[in-house]
Amino acid sequence: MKYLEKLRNSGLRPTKQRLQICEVLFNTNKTFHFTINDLSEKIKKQTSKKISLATLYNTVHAFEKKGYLKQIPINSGQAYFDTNVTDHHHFYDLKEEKLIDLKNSDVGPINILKKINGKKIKSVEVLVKLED
Amino acid sequence: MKYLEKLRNSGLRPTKQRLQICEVLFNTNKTFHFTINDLSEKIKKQTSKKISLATLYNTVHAFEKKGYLKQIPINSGQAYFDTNVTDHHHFYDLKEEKLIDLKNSDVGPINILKKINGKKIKSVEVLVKLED
DNA sequence: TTTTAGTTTATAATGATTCTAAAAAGGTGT
DNA sequence: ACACCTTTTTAGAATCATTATAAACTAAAA
Repeated sequence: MKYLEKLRNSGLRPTKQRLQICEVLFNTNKTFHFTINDLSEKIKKQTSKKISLATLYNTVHAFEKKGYLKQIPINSGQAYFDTNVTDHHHFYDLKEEKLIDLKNSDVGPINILKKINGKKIKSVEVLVKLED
Repeated sequence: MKYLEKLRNSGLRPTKQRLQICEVLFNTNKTFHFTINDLSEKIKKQTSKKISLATLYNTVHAFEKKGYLKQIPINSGQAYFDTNVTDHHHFYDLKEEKLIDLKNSDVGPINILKKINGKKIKSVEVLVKLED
């Protein structure tokens, strides 16, 4: 069990459900974007068991807090998550309603010149909206 | 009525409600960020009349489509709008849950090197998350 | 003023997310 | 294996933002 230790080390009990979710999210060489509903469907297909929505919400938020997932800032009715937690950006295709990764090197260095007193920068995210 | 013509020229009938909303949104030299609920409260205070939520949603979306408002890409349970429709960016203070404008010149030029076939760039928006 | 199409409204419906409280399961010590 | 305690899961209810509905209203045109 390759995720068992990862979970334990994070202080998260390696439950059946969490291990299954890890398989679906991380046992692939491609990263991807998903909503909670997408994840629910994916799990229904890939494994034959069902995991309750409440658990999916709990787990995704727990993984996000641990840095295993990132939420993507976008205006959509639902929350989008990314299994790619490296520093990068996104295209958003308005017509297809689809997100596309943008490597940091495809954007170039971004230098924030303004400083806010007593606050430090946690992240800098670029969203590039696309139209036809 | 300074907004009457603006609305007419946009193909929007200058109704009592829309004119009131214009007053609250645009009759100030400061731009600001708001949610539909914020706007509802502001209207209740500034004018003594109430406008139904449905109308606020309709009107804000109509104004957005006409380019009089912009929606800000952020992960929050509710939609945030900006009366500043010029090209600019945002800080998001995670603790205070508050948005702060970032002038384009405070970020410097952003050059998107990757191109997507058949799509053109509609907007480039930067969100800088702040923590203590 | 009559007509027409666009607008407002209360309310219902929807959809995503969070809450709740009870049952189940993981981990530890015996 | 067993008992104990704590965390986790779960179905279902509750909440919150947003959209849909359909009837009443109103601006503008004929």
